[in-house]
Amino acid sequence: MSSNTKETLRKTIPEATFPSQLYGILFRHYGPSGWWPGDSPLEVALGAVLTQNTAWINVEKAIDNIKKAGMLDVERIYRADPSELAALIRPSGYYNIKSRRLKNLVTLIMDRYAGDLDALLSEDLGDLRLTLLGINGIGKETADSICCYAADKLTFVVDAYTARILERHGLADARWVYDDIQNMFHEGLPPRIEVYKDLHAHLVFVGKEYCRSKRMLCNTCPLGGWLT
DNA sequence: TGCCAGGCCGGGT
DNA sequence: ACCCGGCATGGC
Repeated sequence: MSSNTKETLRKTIPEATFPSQLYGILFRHYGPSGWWPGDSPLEVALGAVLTQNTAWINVEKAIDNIKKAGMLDVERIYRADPSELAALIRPSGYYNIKSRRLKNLVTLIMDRYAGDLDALLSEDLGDLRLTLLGINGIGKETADSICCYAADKLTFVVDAYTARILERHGLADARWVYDDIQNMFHEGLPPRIEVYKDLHAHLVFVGKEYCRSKRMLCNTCPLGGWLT
């Protein structure tokens, strides 16, 4: 990617509007995403932690184990022995540290919301996000995933794929950090939860298929046209 | 076989 | 303010 191409893009695609153009292209290509995969807010929240740097296929196995053990419940996870929980989530990797992280989350729900996840999720976005970020093991992406997909709050989830795709297509600088990218989407997207949910999901689809770290197949990528 | 996955933390410069 | 090592299984 030459700097010349970047300059051309910056002139032709105003930064305040290209997130919505991006959304238009991807929605026409993929349609409604149906994300987040999961049947309940609790499942979404647990999945958000379990999928940290981990393929979703492995997270499914872990969640399945939790369900089969009858442990898909805030208080049961809270009461569970850490090593017992770790054994259930073993397929999702980092199982010891993730066992602690899940327990940190449910402990907050038990201690401050009497075990009522919905009470936590019905807080205002700002409060909810800060509360989640205060939990050891929950960073910005995990917190935003829970806010957006479990609580239906208007906050855009930025992940490694998002940053990589934007950079590869000359739409963001490699030096941009999480907040820079998130601000760009918050300023450029229509404030509708379905838009936020679908666009993040679609960027993950694109990332998985066309933008893995070592190679990029832009000839068939739905965003290919943006490069030429 | 080796690389990668929908990060995050803690310690060090 | 960055940079890095550690955490770990399963798929391609």
